[in-house]
Amino acid sequence: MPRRNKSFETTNYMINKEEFRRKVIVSAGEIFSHYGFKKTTMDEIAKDLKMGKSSIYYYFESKEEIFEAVVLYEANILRNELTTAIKSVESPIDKMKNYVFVRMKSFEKLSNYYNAIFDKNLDHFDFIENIREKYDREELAILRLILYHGARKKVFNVVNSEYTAMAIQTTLKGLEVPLFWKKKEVNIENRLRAILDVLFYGIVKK
Amino acid sequence: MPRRNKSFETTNYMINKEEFRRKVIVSAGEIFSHYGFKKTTMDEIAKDLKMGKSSIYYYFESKEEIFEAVVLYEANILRNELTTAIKSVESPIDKMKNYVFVRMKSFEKLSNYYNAIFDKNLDHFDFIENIREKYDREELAILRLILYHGARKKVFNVVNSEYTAMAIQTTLKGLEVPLFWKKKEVNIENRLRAILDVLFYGIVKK
DNA sequence: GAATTTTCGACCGGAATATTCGAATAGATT
DNA sequence: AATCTATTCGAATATTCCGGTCGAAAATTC
Repeated sequence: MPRRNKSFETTNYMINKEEFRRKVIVSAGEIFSHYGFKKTTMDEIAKDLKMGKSSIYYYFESKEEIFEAVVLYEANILRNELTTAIKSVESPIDKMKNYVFVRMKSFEKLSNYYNAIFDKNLDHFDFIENIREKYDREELAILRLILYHGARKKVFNVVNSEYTAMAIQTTLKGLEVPLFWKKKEVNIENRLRAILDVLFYGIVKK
Repeated sequence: MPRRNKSFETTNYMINKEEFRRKVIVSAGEIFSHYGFKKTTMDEIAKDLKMGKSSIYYYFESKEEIFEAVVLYEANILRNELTTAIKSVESPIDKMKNYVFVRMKSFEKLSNYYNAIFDKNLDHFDFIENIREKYDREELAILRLILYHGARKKVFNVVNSEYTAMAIQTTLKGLEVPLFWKKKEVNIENRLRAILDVLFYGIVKK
């Protein structure tokens, strides 16, 4: 029996297809994170999946599309981790602390996401610009929310939450730069603490 | 005045040449250790040295020769660290402990050496087989020496030092395998301790 | 057993990249 | 200064690599 309308039907094939796409994303993500986009070959990804590389093209159009999926995947992980991290505590100060720490700690684990955002060699990907903008906006919203709640609870003293949020975001990005260039150590911890201190000292109502 | 015999004269050039070779080895070693032999390009090495890549060929015949030099370099580091580690203590038990620990700890730092020995993709290098054999023999000699001294001091109870040394060496190699495949964690520490316990329990005179 | 989905090996063309070469420069020697 | 040697470099070459294609085989579903 021929299908009348493909888009309304779901076969077993399609289910497994999504499942397999996820597998590819995970495998590829690990390899990308180690070698970077350019130095990762389709053969390697295929080998990790125990397949011929041509099979992968049945699920993805190109290496680029795989990378895009990986970055999206990691971006979502980051978003989830951040939201749960700020939900897990009550006080605005802790929320802010958690947010900042989780964000910085994720840097190594989600290296594809951050590479996509920072690496100049990856500029030619259109989706990167989109993702960057989108997540910048989201981050700003979260920061503003934290600040807003802090202000409501009389813990923060914020005049303009939007600009304050932007300032914090800028600082966080500044922190990321050395992490991107020198993957190792750069004892971010201490700098983070210092920045948080400064941040709170200027923000917390006395 | 033309030189009569080159091999008897030393010019300033030659000194700097050796110096520069070392620089290349260090730079290349870092890049190799991150990306592996194949994925490291001459351009990258050259860039790290702030030179044109063709200049490197004035000091080394080929990328392969650089890699060989790197591996040799690291192998010597390992040898030195091991010998000083066993010299730094007196008791045979401590010597053995130090030897085993230092050897295992070096795995990450000297990844080129270990890659050369393990990586199947590097099989075609002739020098690897040589180096592997040579250092296996050296290691065996050291282990035998430790065992021998331990026996003299009535601390170890070894019937045949050669075979015992070989057994220990085999164990150590077995420990290396998971390190090679999964670069991270694999908490070797605990396994090491366990192995040392077993080793000493069977070896130490009661 | 027909239709559809999925896998795969062989192949292509262009890009990347190791290596060469000769010329230009810097440094040493007379 | 002039000459010779050592060193650097850019451009060219030759080769390998690698993303992607294609059609056919295998597996799965109907």
